Amino acid sequence: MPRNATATRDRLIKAANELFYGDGIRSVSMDAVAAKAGVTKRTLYYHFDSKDDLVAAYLTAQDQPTLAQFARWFDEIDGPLPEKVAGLFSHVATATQHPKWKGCGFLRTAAELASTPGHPALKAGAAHKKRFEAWLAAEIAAAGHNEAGTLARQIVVLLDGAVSMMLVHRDPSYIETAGTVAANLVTQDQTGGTANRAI
Amino acid sequence: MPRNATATRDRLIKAANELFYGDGIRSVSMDAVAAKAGVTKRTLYYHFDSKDDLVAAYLTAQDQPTLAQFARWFDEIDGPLPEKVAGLFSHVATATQHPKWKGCGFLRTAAELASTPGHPALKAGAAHKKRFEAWLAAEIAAAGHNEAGTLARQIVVLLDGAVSMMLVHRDPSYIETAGTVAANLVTQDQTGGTANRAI
DNA sequence: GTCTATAGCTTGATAGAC
DNA sequence: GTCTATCAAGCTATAGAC
Repeated sequence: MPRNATATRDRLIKAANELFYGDGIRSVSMDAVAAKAGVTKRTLYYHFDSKDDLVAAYLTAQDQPTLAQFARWFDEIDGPLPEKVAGLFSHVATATQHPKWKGCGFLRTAAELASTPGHPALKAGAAHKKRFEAWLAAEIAAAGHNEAGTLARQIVVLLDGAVSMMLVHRDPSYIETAGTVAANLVTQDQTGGTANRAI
Repeated sequence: MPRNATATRDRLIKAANELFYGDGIRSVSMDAVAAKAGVTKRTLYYHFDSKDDLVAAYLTAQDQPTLAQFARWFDEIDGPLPEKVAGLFSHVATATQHPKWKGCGFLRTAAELASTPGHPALKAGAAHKKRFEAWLAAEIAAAGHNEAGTLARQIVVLLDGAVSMMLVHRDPSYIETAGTVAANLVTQDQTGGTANRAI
């Protein structure tokens, strides 16, 4: 049993992640999170002021690992930009096959907490989605496209739509459909699509 | 106070709709639904076996009105198919400006109940989304396109993605972006885009 | 920092009268 | 079909000891 505050906090966030992502926010009790982390509820409330605070910490902790995962997928794929974009959707399609997959945690939290506009977890989720869009725009710009911002926005709409439809129908063909459209948008963008990023 | 069973049941579903859509499923109690409908909880449990049963009835009741609303919007718009599709997104963008708008009730329910796979409300939501896609495919086919099924699927992904991003960022420009992409997909589909639906 | 114990309230669902 | 009354369990959060 670690007596280190940071280690305990990390275990609490890890437990919160597994439970909140797995079962949803409101259906998971603070008792359950504390029990999963192996501490009492009093310790949980020592590290987090409230459940809302814990939910925000859980989503914030998912931000960087999620971005890193997408960046890894993107780097893995060889070939021109349209293929890299299509490959991103293929990787997502594969990930959704995992038995524990239950949609995008950021989108699901936005859906469940839609009635509490100022909630800190909603701000964390929106910030993550903006960071993802900005990362994608930077990758597209680096590949020599002038309309990188527009393309990135179109692609995130397709990606989040595909993930939403996958959650509803459990049919990965929606993701393939979206990936094809996204790749075509990149191909059709002729403002700089054929330019070389080198001097 | 109506003593008619159907009228009471309708009032209960109306109350459930306002509360479940407004605040989410798990944060609304059966007490709250009964109180909003002006009956006691015992009466609510006379009409519905359980909360899950009520949630499914709420979503099922939204199916036809939602489809009818989209069909009305679609009919209102004059012009060729790409303009009708773009206009559909514009109507959605306007609807999301309403202060009570809190995303797509079907998607939000799918998100909140993602941990209970066989839930009857999830089946009702998936059936609604399938019906919407089928309606759109039929409209596209009626306009003379051969790839109506593919186009409809691409458009629903864009529409649900746009609505999801609107819920996260509260920025209607995502819907306009998606509408432009959708209209371009219809325009680019040359398999029958210029054919006349008449003999 | 972590514990035991509990306050104070709300929940989904039911018993039984009329 | 609708009522009053209530159960047993769950909830978020806190008091106070060590």
